[in-house]
Amino acid sequence: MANKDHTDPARMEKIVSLCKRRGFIFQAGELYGGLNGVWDYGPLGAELKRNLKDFWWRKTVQERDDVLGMDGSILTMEQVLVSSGHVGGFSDPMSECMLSKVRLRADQVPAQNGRIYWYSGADLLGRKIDREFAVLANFPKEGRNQAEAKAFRFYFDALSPEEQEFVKKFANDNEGLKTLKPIFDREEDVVDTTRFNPANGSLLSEPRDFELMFKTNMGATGDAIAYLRPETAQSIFVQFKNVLDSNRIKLPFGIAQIGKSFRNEINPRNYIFRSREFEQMEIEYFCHPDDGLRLTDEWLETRLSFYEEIGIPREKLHINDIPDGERAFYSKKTYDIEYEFPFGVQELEGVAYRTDYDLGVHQKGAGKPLEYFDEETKQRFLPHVVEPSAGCDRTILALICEAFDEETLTDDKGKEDVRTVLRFKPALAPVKVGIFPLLKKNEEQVRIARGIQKSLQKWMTVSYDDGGAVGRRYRRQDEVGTPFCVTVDFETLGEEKPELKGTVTVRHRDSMEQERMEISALLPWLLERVR
RNA sequence: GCGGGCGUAGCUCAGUGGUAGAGCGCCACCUUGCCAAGGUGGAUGUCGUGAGUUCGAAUCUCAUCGCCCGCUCCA
Repeated sequence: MANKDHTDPARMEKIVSLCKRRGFIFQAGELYGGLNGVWDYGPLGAELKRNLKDFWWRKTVQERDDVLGMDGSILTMEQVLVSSGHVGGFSDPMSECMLSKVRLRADQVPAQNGRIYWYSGADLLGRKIDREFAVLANFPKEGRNQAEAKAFRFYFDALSPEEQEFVKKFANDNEGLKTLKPIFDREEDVVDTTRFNPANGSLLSEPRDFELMFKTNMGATGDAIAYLRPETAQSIFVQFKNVLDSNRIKLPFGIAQIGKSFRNEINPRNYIFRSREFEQMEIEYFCHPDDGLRLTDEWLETRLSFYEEIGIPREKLHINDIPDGERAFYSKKTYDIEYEFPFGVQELEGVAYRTDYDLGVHQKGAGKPLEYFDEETKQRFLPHVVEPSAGCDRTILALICEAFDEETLTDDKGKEDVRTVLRFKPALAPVKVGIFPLLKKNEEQVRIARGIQKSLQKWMTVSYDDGGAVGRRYRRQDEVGTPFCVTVDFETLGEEKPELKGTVTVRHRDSMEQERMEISALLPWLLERVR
């Protein structure tokens, strides 16, 4: 049952389990204990992902006149990311408040004056807790008591739950005993210190750099540094001029790219939803400044229809119109497209109007003009850009979550049975058709089934299975979302009803219904349904 | 990164200091004329990893890795 807040952890657990059991998704390096925030796609996951990327490419590049594809490098020059603002701007040293655990940007802590009370540790009934702590008080006369109370809290928080219970018991007994005593070390007056949290006077931890990009070395000596790209977008901006010059294309037009990006996320969470290595499907759509806002709305609609086409219904999507003040400073309009995952409503894609920020910074950074000259209006200007940027792995997860279904069936005897089925759209399904001989001991059935496998394999992913009863094989295919199964049976051989010779049973995943079909009609029938 | 919870077979889990288990799944054979049938047999684990305590550790201690939840972060 889903909670009010749209979360359903039990459902999510079943999905994760199925994904591993049937080979959709594995944790990277699992054999060695696992690598945090990195995932591998198994055989079926790889098929599903390829289908999604192919479908996106077809809809975005192949079926449009105004979008061209490219495939940029992952290794990225430092200068590119300096211009874009990724280097420098987004690796601020952070300090953490030792009392409240709040994290502050070290360079934004205001300078303060006052008296510092240093504690070298604490005494828990003779046992020494050896951790330094300090409190800054702005009123030296009263400061020591306040400081001591805060120090007490700091050391209390550091205790194990059992020790905390123990200390609490004594405190409540009102015996005047302090079982936990901060050990006062020294006091000093300071001017302009930035090592203390202005909110509570607590000592801050040493500033730490939070490196949000992956850096690597290049060249024989390794002196040159490069970064793994944090987004696919930058290579598009950097190659904008080359694409424009090498293709006879006019504004407005877009450049699309699918590829890996890397962010050293502080805290990867929610299965493959937020990972450190992930794949993006991005479009940078360049246009005249006057058209930016209108095109942003148009792209939002285009993208929403895309999700509908791949099987994510509109009512499960939420559009978040990011208000003024919460958008990136360069963006004039941003929509987040969010999906109701079992762990909450989370972003699938952002459609952002980025103005001319990106081309602007690269034009300045590289010192080369990136302006566009419009022959008709004789205008020269820096194009604006609308960026629909989708997370490929997130969409995969949404597809699986949306497809996952547990259907309760009741047989003739009234016995209940749960059928697990992934209701993928056929175009996305990792396997399009399962092919079975009714009985694997029947050589003729096996021969024909193998022949069907061979003829269909050129066109689509198929799965041949002769293990166990046919009903079990149907259910195995249901569980990985195969939309159709073909069974070669005794009618195929024309044993009792000669008029059925050369026909097979086609079984539908969603309805479990069956129909008979000529073997020769299979390929066109399937091709019509699996694209 | 912080706090809490957890880690035993492919999956779900039982096992609180004394010979590692169950259900499901998987493999083989038999059986099987259309929706997880049945029978027989079988494989699978350094009990996340590494140290320590102990005569003896899945079990106790420490460290480490990973997962989940809450903060935090998310260009």
